[in-house]
Amino acid sequence: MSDNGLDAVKLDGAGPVYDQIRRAIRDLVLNGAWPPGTSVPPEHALMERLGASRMTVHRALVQLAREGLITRRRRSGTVVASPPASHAMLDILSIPDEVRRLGQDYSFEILSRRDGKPAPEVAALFELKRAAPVIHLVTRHLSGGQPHVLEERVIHLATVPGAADESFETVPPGDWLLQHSLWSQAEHALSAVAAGPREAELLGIGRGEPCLLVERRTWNQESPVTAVRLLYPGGRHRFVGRFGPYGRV
Amino acid sequence: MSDNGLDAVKLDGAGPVYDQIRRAIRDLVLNGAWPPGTSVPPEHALMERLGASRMTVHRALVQLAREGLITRRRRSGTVVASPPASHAMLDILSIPDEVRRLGQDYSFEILSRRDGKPAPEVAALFELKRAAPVIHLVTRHLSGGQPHVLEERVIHLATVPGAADESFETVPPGDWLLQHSLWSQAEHALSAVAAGPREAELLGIGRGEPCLLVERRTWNQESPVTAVRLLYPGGRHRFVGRFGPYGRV
DNA sequence: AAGTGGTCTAGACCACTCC
DNA sequence: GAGTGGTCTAGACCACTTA
Repeated sequence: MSDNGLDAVKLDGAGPVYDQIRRAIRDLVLNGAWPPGTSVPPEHALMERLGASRMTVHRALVQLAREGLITRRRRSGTVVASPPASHAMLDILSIPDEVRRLGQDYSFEILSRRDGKPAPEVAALFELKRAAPVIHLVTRHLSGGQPHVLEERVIHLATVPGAADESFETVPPGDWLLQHSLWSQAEHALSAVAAGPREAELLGIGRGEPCLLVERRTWNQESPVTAVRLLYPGGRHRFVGRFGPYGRV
Repeated sequence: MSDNGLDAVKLDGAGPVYDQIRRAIRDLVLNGAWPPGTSVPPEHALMERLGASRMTVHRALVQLAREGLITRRRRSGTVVASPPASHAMLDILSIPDEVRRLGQDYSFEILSRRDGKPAPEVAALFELKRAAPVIHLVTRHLSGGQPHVLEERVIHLATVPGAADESFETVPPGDWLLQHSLWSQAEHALSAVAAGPREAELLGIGRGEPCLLVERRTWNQESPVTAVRLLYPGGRHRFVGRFGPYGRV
């Protein structure tokens, strides 16, 4: 067989060999050519194809394993890992998971949806270039029947065209995106804001009460994927993280 | 010379050799035996003392460098690194640095100080066992003459006895602690709260306005060092972080 | 039993940088 | 020039796991 995946590994000659190997495989994983579950060729096969010693190949694979992109087991070999659903303080990307982790029943409802060029106020809120078509969604998530968080989101149709055909009636948009799109970078911002009249009503709190606002934008290789504003009623929510002086523990 | 530090490196025979070396040196750094700036013996010296090959020693040192505990340079060698003052979203531990990074003048004032067993309401706020003696401090930090953040802190005198003799008039307590104590673990919690009457007055905002509350507790090997509550006037502050699906980028 | 990764060695050459 | 770390090789043995 010539299309077992080995041929896809190509070095670029830039920098140390182990790093060329690491980047070559990393790129195959991140751009979707090797989806989760794909077998990575064994070390000896990479050795032969790339003309490197086993230690050099090994070093690249160990580093990728430490970064979480692949998992390795003796005898059964190396496979591309599934991206972790959550990995740090603010990184619970699935609100259903977040709610169920608290031991509550989860439900959600789409409050509004509008496809196409965003209205000026939406474009301003998410710092969009006005021309790009998006889906603009407002969703309310419930925990044990009570309002949990209010979500306002834009999905960039140029990056995720398949979203146009999805109703988001059974799977909330954040979870649908996790399953149907790739992302390579995210940015979070956290702030405290007062609930506006409509927000207060939807969250079942008083006007002006403090809320935690989580803003998240994600990209896949320079292309914007989605941007979301999550408004949590204050007091009821805390974001917690632990680490040491040199990094996470 | 026999006390050049080499003798302090002791393996425990548990697990791979490279990991024994890594842990041995890590422990010397974390427990203060090798403070920042200390020279780490060169690879060939560790090879000879430990009876390991250079690759094995190298592997341990590379990993420590990646973890940020040491810095390595050709010719000049390996030295113990200074703990980074900031390394992620919520980890700006020095408020003067935080303010100066925004291009503003910094100043601060101690609003109150009480040494000894904490009052019941303070013990409750910080979840303290009532018996342990602490310093209880309230501080206001100013940015360009305007209130920036309100700080309420307890310092555990059993862990940091030297704090009793410090007036905190020239160096704010957080910065003094960074210089005069060690910590190995921290916990952060973030929430949105409404400003109380006294807090609003001290921050120069209206009562009930949303504020971002950052609560941080730090320990050094199981011993509590300090606990602090930082109240930032909402809207004016955002905490931002960037990362990829597999971790920080 | 055999295939896979995990570790380790002994040696080599190179790159950087301080003296 | 010399000391340091950075990379790489060729080979070895071991540990684990599946067939």
